[in-house]
Amino acid sequence: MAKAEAILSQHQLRITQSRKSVLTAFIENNHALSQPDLEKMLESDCDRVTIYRILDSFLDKGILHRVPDNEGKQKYALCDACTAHHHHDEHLHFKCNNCGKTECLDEIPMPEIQLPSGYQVEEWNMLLQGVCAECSEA
Amino acid sequence: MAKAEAILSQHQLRITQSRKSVLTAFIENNHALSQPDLEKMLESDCDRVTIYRILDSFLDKGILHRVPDNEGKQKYALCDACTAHHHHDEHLHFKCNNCGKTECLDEIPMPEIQLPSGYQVEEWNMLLQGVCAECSEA
DNA sequence: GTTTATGCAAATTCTTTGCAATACT
DNA sequence: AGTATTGCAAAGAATTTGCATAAAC
Repeated sequence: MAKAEAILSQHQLRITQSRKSVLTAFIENNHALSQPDLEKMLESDCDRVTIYRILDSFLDKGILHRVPDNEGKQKYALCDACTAHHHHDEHLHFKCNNCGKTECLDEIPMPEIQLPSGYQVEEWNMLLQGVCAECSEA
Repeated sequence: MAKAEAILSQHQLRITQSRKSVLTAFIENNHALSQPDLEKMLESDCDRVTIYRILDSFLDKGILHRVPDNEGKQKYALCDACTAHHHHDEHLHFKCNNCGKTECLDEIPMPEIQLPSGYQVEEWNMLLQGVCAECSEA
């Protein structure tokens, strides 16, 4: 919780109970979360609409980044190296087809890719799908 | 339209007006489409629900594949090399932050990636974002 | 005390399901 | 004729907006 408060004040955001709850949920889970996920986790802790607004403000400040998904789910994950002005989203996302969780594999370097001329790339996101380490053990 | 009929019969799907319209929309647009996109394009041509069901059956048969998106939009695109049993989704998707269109860059090879042990990868999708060739000209 | 964030109500959009009517082979 | 597909109605999620209240600084 202390970490959550630190992140909030670091980004000039007022420290509220709702924001701390949402941020703590991301800190304690190492996978991407959607608004519906958070709504279930936080239950009566804070209002449905508040969660949407908090997610927006966290995106704005660069605390979170959007995670690509192929099923139309809007997911978010903690940005370690992001700032408000530039998102360093150059990392891999692994989505498990068994448990449904998407995790960020920050430690794996993004491969080099040669695009046709005319394309200006601002963000790279890689979405791998299969069975995650946890699920393939069980 | 002839091409649409060929694809349908090739996949043992009955040739109906609705399916031809949906498939033609994909053939004529070289970018990923969502159900709401199609609903606007086809207007009174066919029912909202029918589009959902057609998209499902096309996914089933491997005519379409799901395209990753980071804004919670469920998008689909034509599969060139896909079959009903195996999706060859190993290609790049480029989403333009200006016009919002996502196109498949089939010709660019997917880079090799080394994952930690325990991860079994079944599908690879790369989502690049920036400004597309068309938008950077204008 | 001022500003910003929250909660509630309500509206809008996206998606799914059931069933009777219709179109395809 | 027989089966698969469609349209309509209706329900259920997900998301957005407006405004008064409450909390943070």
